[in-house]
Amino acid sequence: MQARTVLELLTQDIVIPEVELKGWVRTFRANRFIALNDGSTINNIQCVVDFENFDESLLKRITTGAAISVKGELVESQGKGQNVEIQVSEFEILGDSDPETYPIQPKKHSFEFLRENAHLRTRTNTFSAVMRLRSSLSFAIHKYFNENGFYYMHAPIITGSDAEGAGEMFKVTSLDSKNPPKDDKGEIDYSQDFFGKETNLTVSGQLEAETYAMSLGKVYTFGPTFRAENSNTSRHLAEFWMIEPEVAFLDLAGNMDLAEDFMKSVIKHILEHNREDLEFLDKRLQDEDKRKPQAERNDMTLIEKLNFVTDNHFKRVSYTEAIDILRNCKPNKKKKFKYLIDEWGTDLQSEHERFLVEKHFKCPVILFDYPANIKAFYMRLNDDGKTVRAMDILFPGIGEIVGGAQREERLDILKERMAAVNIPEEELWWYLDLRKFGTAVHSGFGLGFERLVMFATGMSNIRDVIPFPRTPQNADF
RNA sequence: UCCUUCUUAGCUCAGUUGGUUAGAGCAUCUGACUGUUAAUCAGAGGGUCCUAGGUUCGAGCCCUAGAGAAGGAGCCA
Repeated sequence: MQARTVLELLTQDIVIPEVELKGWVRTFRANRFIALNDGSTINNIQCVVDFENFDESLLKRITTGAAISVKGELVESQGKGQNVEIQVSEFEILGDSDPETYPIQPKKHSFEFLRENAHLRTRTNTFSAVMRLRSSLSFAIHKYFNENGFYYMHAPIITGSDAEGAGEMFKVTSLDSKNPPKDDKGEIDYSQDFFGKETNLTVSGQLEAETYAMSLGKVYTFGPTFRAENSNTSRHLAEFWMIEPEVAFLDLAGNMDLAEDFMKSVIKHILEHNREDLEFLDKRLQDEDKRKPQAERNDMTLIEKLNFVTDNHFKRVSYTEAIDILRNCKPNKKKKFKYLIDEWGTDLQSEHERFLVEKHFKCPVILFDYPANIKAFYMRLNDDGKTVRAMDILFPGIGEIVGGAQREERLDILKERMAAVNIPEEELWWYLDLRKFGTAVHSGFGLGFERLVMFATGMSNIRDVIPFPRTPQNADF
């Protein structure tokens, strides 16, 4: 007899005379019914003990959170609410859980409280569902790229270049912080540091990925990235995971097609493979909505939102067109926007992005050809001299989820743009080499993995979609 | 970093105008019950009111400072 999982047993429709199962007790009702969960599925299996047959002191140890092993017969359930149950013939307490001190009680807990108990929070329905979805999305991403001829490239986590310009970086050093070596000018002498220079944790693997795209053709990174920004919001982490495909000989239009196909594919994957977890989260959100005033409720349920992405063509709109639409829209004319759209060249705020997606086009939107001065130096300058071939994908509810661009492949223009933002050429000599030797049109995009998990699970705080969130003033666990 | 709000039992929260012994629900414990669905019924225990000062005859409540949290903004992914 081999041990089974709850998932396997619940999908059985025949009686099995002898099964063994291990898991953690969720509840123990009426001294008879154990709701047992082993993480394999959102659902618990009901284990029925005839308490007359067991020692009372042993039954008392079946408490919420305890690890137990049960043996018995899988039978059709006599009660409603489940098809099958285990009629227990013997059980063993593997690990006790003191109910006086076990933090996860059979009751509703706030997400803030569970965040402080992040080591135990995946024993709840919501967090186990979220983390199974996170795993599934991660697999779907690798699957998509693998099936489409991409190579998985590992960008370095410690980086020697600080010119990526994507935000504050964490320093990496092995120098004695109390007594670092100083140079002639009295400044810290990093030539004596571990790497012989200043190093940081990466903020993006994109520039390194470009080097691999210019040899392997189609590559992607999927790894941790770090930002030392002091941003305290529900959408930012100091450590997060990013997906960055990069493709040689691909222009902006092809890049947009790739991003759309990719997003649809990974969301389709979870709709097909994680139905029960999604339905649980969907119901949770609907229950939450019922307690809110009408105006704050969601227009779409979670699963409707996911279908909305897979079923709709992503509308492509240039920045210039978007500005025209926004300038003439009702909320702008009636001054309902916090930031009014006045002239060409200003960056869009999340309220504008949400208006375009949710009110105007009513489908996912790809904005492209942004003003050069609000975008990064490596983006391909258009012939008009004032816009770059950048694109952002906007989703309902969360706004920007993907940001990408065709990269500047012309050496002279790239140098000009680096000079304009004061990036020394020596810093990125290897990046410039790509334009000296066999340069070619190429494109890519970046996707914050946790933002995708938020969208896919309907969770509203990014700290609740990563196992152990790192945020300012918090690096517990 | 800025703005707003919050910090009271294990958890979620009440706590009136500053006034006697700080309350409820859930959880826990004890007992009853035993085909329940986060079971039900009865009872019990459980408090450094975030911290440090201050005002006052008297502070959970008012004032000052600090710490932490949440939401929003900016930045972004």
